[in-house]
Amino acid sequence: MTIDPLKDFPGYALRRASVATMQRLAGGLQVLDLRASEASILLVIEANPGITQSEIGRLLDIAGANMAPLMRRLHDRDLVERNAVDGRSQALHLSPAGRALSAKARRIFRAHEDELLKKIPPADRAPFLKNLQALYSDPTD
Amino acid sequence: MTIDPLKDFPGYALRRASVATMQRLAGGLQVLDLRASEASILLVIEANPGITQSEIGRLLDIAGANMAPLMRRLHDRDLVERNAVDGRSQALHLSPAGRALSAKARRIFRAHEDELLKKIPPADRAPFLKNLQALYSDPTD
DNA sequence: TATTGTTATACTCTATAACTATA
DNA sequence: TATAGTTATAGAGTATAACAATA
Repeated sequence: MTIDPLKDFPGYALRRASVATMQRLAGGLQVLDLRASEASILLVIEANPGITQSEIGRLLDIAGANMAPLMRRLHDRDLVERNAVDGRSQALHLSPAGRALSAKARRIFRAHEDELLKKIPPADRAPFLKNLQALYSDPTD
Repeated sequence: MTIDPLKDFPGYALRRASVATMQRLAGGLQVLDLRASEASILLVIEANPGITQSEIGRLLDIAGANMAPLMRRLHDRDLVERNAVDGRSQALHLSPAGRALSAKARRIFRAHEDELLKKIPPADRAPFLKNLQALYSDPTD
């Protein structure tokens, strides 16, 4: 039998779980022609009308250089409207089409999270989430 | 204040935690000029002398097409020896240099996992690992 | 000086298709 | 027919450097 020397490493399990989970989410979002990052941005704009691109980047930990092509794609599809607030920042809002698509994306997110939670015993769910959050929000990570 | 509509999604927390953790591991392995995938392969070969490339791929969930360049790099650096067992499979073993590097990589893995575990309350650690494993080994994921 | 937004570029991981050779 | 290994290629996320315009 093959020995897996990584099996009991939580970091390894974390990565495997993340990849498997993201693949499932990407598959669900495919019918909307949205990537997970794009769908996330739509939800963030909907929850924060008038937010700027750089604020989204800080919230989702996406570098400015990588936000630009993502936002351009959403703008080119007329999902997001940009209104200049000063010479360099733009207030972002969802267009009607963006709101419709965001609602569909949110349903896919919800179904996806429900699927995921089915595999975690109810008593473990709250600490599981809290521990994951600690792993990425702790600055000493 | 900015609202984060994704904050309580475990799938989102899983991804953020995985990315943050992998970046830290990659930084640690940099001094060995190893990527996380390459270091993992070294540990697997060490634990399973004579294993084949396709068996490693199945264990780590790396597609054959992606194993080829990884193995070539390890072989080019004289870390891994390949001995034909039949016309298409090769038994893999670590070279002395490969064993030395693998030992160093394992110490970096260990230190990295210890850092990670520091952020998880001791009582949560076993279920945390088990739940992560369930997320990627469950075929219905 | 610092920030916003952009372009260009490169690396890594993942994925598919197509192929050779062997079992 | 199925498997092992390879090549080529493409999509996606992440990273740095450099830049223009603005605060």
